[in-house]
Amino acid sequence: MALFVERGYFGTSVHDIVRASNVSIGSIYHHFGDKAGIARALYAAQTARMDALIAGIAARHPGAAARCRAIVEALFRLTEDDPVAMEFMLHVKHREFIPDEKPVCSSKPFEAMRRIVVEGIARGEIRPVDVMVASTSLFGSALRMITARLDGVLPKPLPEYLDEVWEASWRAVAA
Amino acid sequence: MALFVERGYFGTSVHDIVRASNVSIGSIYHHFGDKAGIARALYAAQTARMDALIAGIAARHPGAAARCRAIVEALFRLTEDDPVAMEFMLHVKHREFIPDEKPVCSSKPFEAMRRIVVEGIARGEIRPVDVMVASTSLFGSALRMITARLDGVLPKPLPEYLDEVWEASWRAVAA
DNA sequence: GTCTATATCATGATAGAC
DNA sequence: GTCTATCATGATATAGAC
Repeated sequence: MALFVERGYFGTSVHDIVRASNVSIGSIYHHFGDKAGIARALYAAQTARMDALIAGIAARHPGAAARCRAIVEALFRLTEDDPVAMEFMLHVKHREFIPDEKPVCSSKPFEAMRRIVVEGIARGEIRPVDVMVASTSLFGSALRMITARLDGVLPKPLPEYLDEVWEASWRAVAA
Repeated sequence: MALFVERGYFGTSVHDIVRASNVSIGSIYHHFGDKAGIARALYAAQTARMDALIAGIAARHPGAAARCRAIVEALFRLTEDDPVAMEFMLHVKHREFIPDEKPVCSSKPFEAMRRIVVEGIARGEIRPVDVMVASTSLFGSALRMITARLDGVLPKPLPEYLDEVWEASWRAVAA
């Protein structure tokens, strides 16, 4: 995953992975079938992890505001704790190894986030605007902050910006 | 540019470019030196174009609110008119062909956007929050909407979402 | 299941005629 | 400046011993 993040999918050779993992190329092909299989396995594991994260938050918090804030907080922490995983999810183009596409923002965790927004609108917590507009307004700032942090242009760790980011994001959509 | 966007920098071979452009490989190397030179030339032209766009808007509009709204509108129109150029700017990793990095969000057009935000804070138009937080709050939603549109998951053209997106974004930071 | 050795082909880049 | 032909390398993937 680190190699794919650092150098891209096509920029990483299977021999690079052999060197980095101390596993022979024969074993790798035995287990993953082809190069794309390696990336697919990583992607599946990562979306499952994110999905569990979101589902757990939805179960523990009532209401859209608390849930969305907890999601932003979790994403901020995850970025600091495992930046490679975060970058793999957000910035590696998985069209390169999953030919039948379907973009990240249509993956299960992102769908779960939108469901929370839909419920928030239905309950009158969130202003009745287009679901995508509400979702990007709630999470767009946080995702951009994450990108900035991964690019090394944010001086402080993300959690220190959490209160300001969340207050602004919530103002954008609060009913 | 279309090839780099479609298949990535490493996923595009110089021979692919030869086929798509009907120019010989000799001429290409004569003009651009190496493969990275082709991508660098595209990137330079594109940042210059974006920079001129932002500068023109800053010159024509007074105040942060009018300027930022005009920027979002211009980005939405540009995405519809030239999606390849927009995707090249936003989603192609130029670390792959510019080794000494410096991320997109540190490029001239993005810096110009942040300057507008700083002035807006100074004039009391925008709440006094961290500059990055204010910038991502103002433009993060729009950029996410652009990404969604480029990914083919938005049913309507971006300009139809402009009013809703802008109202939410401005609420987030308005003093 | 893991390994080494190898086959096959595409890639970035160059040479040199015109 | 443009072109064709070619090189050297490194890529994905396989074969087959253990």
